[in-house]
Amino acid sequence: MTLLPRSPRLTGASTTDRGLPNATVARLPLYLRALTQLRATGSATCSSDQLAEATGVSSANVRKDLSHLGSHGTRGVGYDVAHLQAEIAQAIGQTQEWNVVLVGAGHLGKALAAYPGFASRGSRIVAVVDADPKRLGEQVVDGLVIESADDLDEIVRDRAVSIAILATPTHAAQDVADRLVAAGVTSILNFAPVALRVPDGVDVRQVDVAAELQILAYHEQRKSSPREEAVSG
Amino acid sequence: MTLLPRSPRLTGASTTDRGLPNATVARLPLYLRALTQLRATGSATCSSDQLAEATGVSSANVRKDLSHLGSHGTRGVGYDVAHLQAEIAQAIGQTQEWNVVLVGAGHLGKALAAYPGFASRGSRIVAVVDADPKRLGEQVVDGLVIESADDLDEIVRDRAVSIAILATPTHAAQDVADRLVAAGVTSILNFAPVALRVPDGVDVRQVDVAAELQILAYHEQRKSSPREEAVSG
DNA sequence: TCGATTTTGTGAACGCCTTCACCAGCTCGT
DNA sequence: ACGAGCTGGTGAAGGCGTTCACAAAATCGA
Ligand SMILES: NC(=O)c1ccc[n+]([C@@H]2O[C@H](COP(=O)([O-])OP(=O)(O)OC[C@H]3O[C@@H](n4cnc5c(N)ncnc54)[C@H](O)[C@@H]3O)[C@@H](O)[C@H]2O)c1
Ligand SMILES: NC(=O)c1ccc[n+]([C@@H]2O[C@H](COP(=O)([O-])OP(=O)(O)OC[C@H]3O[C@@H](n4cnc5c(N)ncnc54)[C@H](O)[C@@H]3O)[C@@H](O)[C@H]2O)c1
Repeated sequence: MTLLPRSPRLTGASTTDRGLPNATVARLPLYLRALTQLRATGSATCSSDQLAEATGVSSANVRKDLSHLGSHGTRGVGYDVAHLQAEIAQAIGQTQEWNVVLVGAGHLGKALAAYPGFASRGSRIVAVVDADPKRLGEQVVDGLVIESADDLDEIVRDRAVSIAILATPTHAAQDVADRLVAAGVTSILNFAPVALRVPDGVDVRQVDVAAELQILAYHEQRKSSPREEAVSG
Repeated sequence: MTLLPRSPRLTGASTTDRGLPNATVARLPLYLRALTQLRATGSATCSSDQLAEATGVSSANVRKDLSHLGSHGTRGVGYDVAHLQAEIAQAIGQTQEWNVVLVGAGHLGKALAAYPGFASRGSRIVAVVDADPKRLGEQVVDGLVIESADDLDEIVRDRAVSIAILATPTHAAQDVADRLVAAGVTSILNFAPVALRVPDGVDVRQVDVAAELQILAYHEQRKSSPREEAVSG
């Protein structure tokens, strides 16, 4: 499989085969977001410093990232906001909309289905499926009604879905992933805290909220005990 | 500030000052999860290969990570599951429970409040606050009632909160972060798609779900066009 | 026209992290 | 008691990614 390194996690393989460096790809959405905001404020151009400010990335890093797309800035001036926005959009495939199927309409799934932030950033949830027969037909949001998990195959095929969001309970996640892959899905955003096994060519990105808190907790612990040296005996 | 590199994002500073390498810290929660499962199955010991299998990390990487905690394995046998679990728990501060305040009880906030995965992994949401006066007093889950955002100061102080989950609309995020920091919070898990500005010593981890999908979309695009070489002219 | 100023693009250096390769130490069968 | 077979620990090497530093290029005012 091709578990994309969302953290310093797994698969060192960067700079995938003639493509952009992975680290750069992960930041392009941030630049795009910043550019959209800048454009709304009426700015025609922006400097790497401004982008750095808006994204939290260092300005040197911004320039390096953008240079991978080709040289689109003007020395002494900066980048043309609209042009750069279009450039990045094309690079990360935001010129088309990506159809997404959401599996699992529980607490988290319903929140995700209601999230307008996907549509404004290139993804569209075209189906919500759940295994619970009692929930079939329930409307989760305008235009989206819960469908049967048995119809996954058909949904994926007929609606040109290539990306899935997995929000089922942990114990069902691997089975759902297998079925998604069988149906033709080649990218999965997984919220269930398990390492999915998927074949080569299928990308998985993992969001583990509890783990994020644990990482913060580690640093909190270190803040509390500034000097551990004289401990124990 | 100290934006922790959740991705290859920001601040190269790894191996923080005598501590564990950042990349290792990010994986310890995975090992802990795997060990808990292994223990439930009755396994007394496990090999680095088993942990690799369960977490998706390479076995060499597992051994390197665990070696940073000291040598706790036995050659020819593996690691003692219970012992290693305790060891990791101590390393990442899971011997105590961390009190967390959740800010913003909207779609996402309610899902997070209902999530049992925090409690089982060392964090406890001790308060849910929202700015909407109409929602005050509403019970989001057993034992948690929505409180006023005006009481943040008091809540953070009285309940020994050091970690916050930020789930407000984007436009309110920076203001909320400022108030959290002023109240004494030193770690923030931010779901709003903005780069927060916080002072030094405050850690921020960012979860940007839409960006995750955009990253997947980038790779999808590349899958569709295997050879871009003969394009355009 | 020229010089001061701004800001990009980029080679080089540096550091972190992963992987490799292999030795050391443990168990178990004989 | 010993050799075969596992399995962890760990130095070395290599790969990515970030930061540094500066030349190149554009604008602007005088
Ligand atoms: N709730 C959160 O805030 C949160 C946070 C982080 C991670 N997660 C993870 O996200 C996942 C979902 O969490 P949740 O709180 O929404 O759980 P939930 O129990 O509220 O919802 C799960 C939904 O999945 C459906 N489901 C079960 N098996 C299915 C199958 N085989 N196919 C399709 N649908 C199926 C159930 O009917 C249910 O509606 C879990 O793995 C959880 O660990 C949740
Ligand atoms: N819904 C999702 O699945 C999802 C996914 C990814 C990211 N996000 C992000 O998470 C955040 C919350 O999303 P949501 O869908 O829950 O939004 P929402 O509008 O449903 O909920 C936001 C809540 O925050 C409260 N709020 C507003 N200002 C506040 C303040 N100053 N202090 C305290 N509370 C305040 C509101 O009253 C509301 O209850 C947003 O930034 C969104 O971009 C949401």
